[in-house]
Amino acid sequence: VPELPEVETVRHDLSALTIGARIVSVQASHPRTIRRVGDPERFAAPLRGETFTAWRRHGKYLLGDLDAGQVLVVHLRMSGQVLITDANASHLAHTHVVLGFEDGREFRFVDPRTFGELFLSDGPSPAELAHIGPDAYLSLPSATELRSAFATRRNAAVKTVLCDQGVIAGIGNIYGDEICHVARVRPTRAAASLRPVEVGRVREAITSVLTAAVHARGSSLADAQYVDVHGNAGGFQAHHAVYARANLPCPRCGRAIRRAVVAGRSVHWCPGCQR
DNA sequence: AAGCACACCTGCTAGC
DNA sequence: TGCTAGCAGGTGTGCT
Repeated sequence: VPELPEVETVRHDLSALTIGARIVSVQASHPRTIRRVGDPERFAAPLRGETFTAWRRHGKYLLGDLDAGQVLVVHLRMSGQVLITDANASHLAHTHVVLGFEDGREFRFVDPRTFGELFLSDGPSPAELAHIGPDAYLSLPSATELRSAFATRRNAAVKTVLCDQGVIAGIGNIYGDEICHVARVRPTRAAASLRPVEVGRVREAITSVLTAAVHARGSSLADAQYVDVHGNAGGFQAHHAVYARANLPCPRCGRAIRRAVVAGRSVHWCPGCQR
């Protein structure tokens, strides 16, 4: 589910709600969710008694700074949700990690497909994230850097490069399609075929689409798998021009949106106004 | 050696 | 109504 705007919304709310909150209990009930750590006690012990001092984000990773210097790393993958609730609130199915705070509230990690994960890292820059590129929202590469990143990918599609977390971190299948639509570039085109002016449009579209989506608190699709820490849906799905809109009219030119599969993922574009 | 298919899971929906 | 095939926002691995 979640891409950069959804993870940023969760980060923002966790900052408002859990900075200064002291963890008094830790429950990790699904081995897959803490698979990098293995043993539940090895995950739980360093967290007990710690207090969150900040929440950061790198691409789709959430980073919770703890007062002893360790970092709780959270990735929601396809179906993960973070909820902040009272301890007596009823548990959703697939609640795999619960951190209980001193004040009676809980941080709950819910994840039906169990692709998501949590682990602890010693320093502020976890080694597990070393291969991730600069964040698309906080430190977008310059036009020159983007031009060379596109030019060196001989065969990959524009969409594939946009979604490559090693090039830019945070863009996924929804926003890759939406960015290409705003930039008037066909997502299926070879990345190396883009002219400099087109790379410039893509770069501007990355910023404008992500900014608008963050302001709308992310996208929630029909299955409502993405919700914020209160369980509320985002609003950016109402502004989608192409994603999951196959055969519907393009809001810019009216032509029917097309859908195809590239590298195993669905791609959507307008054949009328995207070249 | 970039780029692809595939694996990892559960749940929902569209279509028969 | 009830079954099932197909599909889903991500990413690490391993093959070509």
